[in-house]
This record gives sequence, structure tokens and C-alpha cells, in this order.
Amino acid sequence: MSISPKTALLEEYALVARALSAPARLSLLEQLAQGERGVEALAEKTGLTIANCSQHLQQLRRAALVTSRRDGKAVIYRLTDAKTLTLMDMLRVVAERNLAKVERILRGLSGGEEAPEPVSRADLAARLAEGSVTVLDVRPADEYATGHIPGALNATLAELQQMLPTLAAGAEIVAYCRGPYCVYAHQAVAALRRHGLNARRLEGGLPEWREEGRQIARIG
Amino acid sequence: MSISPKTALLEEYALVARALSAPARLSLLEQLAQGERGVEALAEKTGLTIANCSQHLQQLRRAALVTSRRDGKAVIYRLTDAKTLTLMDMLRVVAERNLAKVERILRGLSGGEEAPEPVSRADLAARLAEGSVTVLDVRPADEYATGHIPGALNATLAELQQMLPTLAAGAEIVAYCRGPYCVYAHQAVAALRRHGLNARRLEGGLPEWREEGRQIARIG
DNA sequence: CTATCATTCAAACTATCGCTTGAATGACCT
DNA sequence: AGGTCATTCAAGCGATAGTTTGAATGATAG
Repeated sequence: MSISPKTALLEEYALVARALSAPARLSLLEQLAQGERGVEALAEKTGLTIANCSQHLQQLRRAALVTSRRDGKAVIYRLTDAKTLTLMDMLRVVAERNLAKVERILRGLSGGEEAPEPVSRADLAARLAEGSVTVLDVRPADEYATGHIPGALNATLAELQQMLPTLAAGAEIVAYCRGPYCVYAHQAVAALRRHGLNARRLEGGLPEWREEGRQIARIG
Repeated sequence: MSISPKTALLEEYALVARALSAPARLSLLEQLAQGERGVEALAEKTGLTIANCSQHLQQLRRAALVTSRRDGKAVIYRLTDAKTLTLMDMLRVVAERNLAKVERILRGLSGGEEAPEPVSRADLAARLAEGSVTVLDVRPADEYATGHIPGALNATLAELQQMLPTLAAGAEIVAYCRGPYCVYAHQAVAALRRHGLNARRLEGGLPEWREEGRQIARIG
């Protein structure tokens, strides 16, 4: 007794949605958007145990959202398709539009104040070309090292506090982090604005920037 | 003990994904994309029992993908936001790209033959203006009655067989149905092409057409 | 060939899902 | 008010998900 093609299709689509239906897996995908990673690195970044991380990765693989290859003893995972980022971003857009709770959390991140509109990537590229902007990469140093927007300063939220006095009051600052799911840039912008600085968030994060074929700088 | 804002956000996004993770709910959303509906109508269209349908609708409501209002004794559901259609379409795109099984099912629908590229909605609009195309609405008559592309003929797959002789061999035919998840248009195009007719699918379906602000015809 | 190390598997537990059945709610109609 | 009808709730079932623990796999290094 075979099921109808229609149901079969819906089941496949549902399979992909199910893969996105656990916070742990969204977190893994966000990490993988930065670049390929081994299981151990992913487990550490996401705070999962190794075994649990491995199982989540295998669910992502069942939905074909990630693929893996062996490198020595390690298994390296990566996103199958960059379109997955678009899908995850749509997920965020729909959640933000519909769920009041998301609005509330985001407002909390900005310290209750109204956050300014984010800067588009095209805008930032233009301003970078004229050198009229300071770019801030608010990710951990190891992720910065793997690749960042050319000219960007790196500072975690903690380091940012010490850095505040060195930032000119008038200059425009644009902060970015891992991508639309990442809260670092929100928090950094809130901190900077509390100190009277002219800071805004970049729309998206490094994966989106890279995906558009824009320039990336590396350390070493 | 409060969880981090980051985890809180991911949980909200995961909640939306979970809402999309059951075939029954995808089917309900596809129906609701056609227009608002009561519980009974939705249950019948999707083949669910009333109670089961009601429960799925409440899960969709928890994720804020649908809202409801009372109309007499009936409760009418509708999509909260048209962006949900984009999200569902991205789900399909990612599934089609990554899952070989989806490819196989779609190929099966086309009778194993290569299906031609779908016609874009802008293209169809242009051809409609010059009258150089026959448009076929392959949905049940009641959905056609609620709204369809101006000038479109209505025929279910069964009725299509009888209609074949009346279609000119040279004319271009464009078939559409409920949207990207709907298989009727695929099947109709396959049937028409087996009879040597020049048929293609419209990209998307009526909801997408309506969403772009294009003209809709109604019966009565 | 053996030891080592990263990853995966297996088993166990609790929690939740999807579906069914039958009762409860709540608004309309006479 | 009482009856009627659409919808929702509640309870129960088997199946599956998420997590932890500990053992098994499989490739590399000596």
C-alpha cells in the first residue's frame, strides 16, 4: 500500500522542518554557517556533550542539511547548501513578525531602548570603500581569525568595555557577529549606544557577507 | 534560573519550525493559503478527522502561524502573515536541492520524463495581456470559484481527459494549482504533454499570484 | 600490530507527538 | 430557556525525540 506522491512530498518537507525544530540543531547550523567544523569543536561551541552533538548532527544529515567528510581521525561537517541560511533567516523573519515573545527578547537585548535599523551589507561595503566607518567583529577570536570583514576590529563583549575610550565619539560604528541568530551584535550596539556612540548593527553576519561574494580577510 | 536570551530566541525559532514539521500541518497551511477556512472545511480538504484537525490548528496557532475568529458557531482560521508562504517555499527549495527522494517523487509525477521549466508569473501576466496563452486551473471547482486567474479554464485531472480533444495542438498551455506544494499542475502538465500538447507549469500557484497583487477573477 | 583518539552506536529514561474516542463548551435558533 | 451544531477539551495509546552513560568502531601513529 503506497502513499500518495503528495503525502510523500509533504513528509520530505516536514523532515527538513523537523531538523530545524530543536534549538540545539539551529545552534549547530549557525556554527556551521561560519565554516566547516569537527564534532568536538561544534560540541564545545554549542555546549553540547560530544555524544549528543553527534546525534544531532546525524539528524541534520538525515535531512541532508549537512554533509561530512573524514579528515584523519576527525569527521568534518559542513552545510550542504547555502540556501539553508536563507531558510533559517525566513524562520527568524516569520518568528519575529508573529511571536510577541521574540520582540520582547530582542528589546531586552537592547536594554529596553529602541534599536536603530540595521545597516545593509551593500551600504557597509560602500562606506568601507570610502573609509568612513569603523567595523567591529563581536565574535570570539578564533572565529575572527578564520575570516572577517577587511579592516574590522575584533572584540568580545567583555573586551569591548576596555575599548570604549579609544572609540571616537562622532565616528560611525557598525557591529556584526555570526549572523541573524547571533545576539552579540545586538548587545554590543546597545553597550556602545549607552556610551553615546553612534553604533548600528550589520544586517546578517559574516556568512551572509561571504555568501554575497564580498571580500574576506584572514589572519596569518 | 533564567535561560540566556540566545537560547530563548532559538527556542522560539524552533517552535515555528516544529509547527511546520508535520505533513498534516503543511497541508493545512497550504489550504489556508487559498483563503480563510472553517475547521470542518479544512478537515475535509486535508482528510483529517475534525478533532485531529482542530488540534493541529491549535499547534499552528501556538506558533502564531494562524489566527482565528468566530463567525456564528464556526471558527474561521487564516494565515497570520503571507511571509509564511515564503518560508514554506524555502522549505521546499531546500528539500528539493538536498533530498534525492524529492527529486525522485517529482520525476514520478511527470511520468519519468523531463518536465520543462515552469513559467514565471510575470511571464504569464505578459502573455495573458497579449492573449497568446491558455491558462488551466487544475483545482477542485469550489476553490476555482473562490478566485482564479482571469480567463483560466477549470478542470480537475479527471475532467482534463475529456477536455483533451478540444485543446489546439499548437497553443501554449499553462497549468497552475494551489501552490508549490500542490501536485495537480505537475500531473496535468505530464498528461497534456503525453498527448503532444505544449504545456508548462506556472511557478507557484494562486496564493503567490494573489500575493503579488495580480488580478483575480471570481465566480458569481 | 597495537595503542590511541575522535566519533558513533546502543541502551535506558523521561517527555512529547500524533491520532482516536467520547465528553464538554459555547454560540446560535426557535 | 432548551435544543442544536461546530469546535474544543481530556484521556489514553503507541511511537518518537532528547539526553545521559558507557561501550564499540575505525583511522592514525608508533
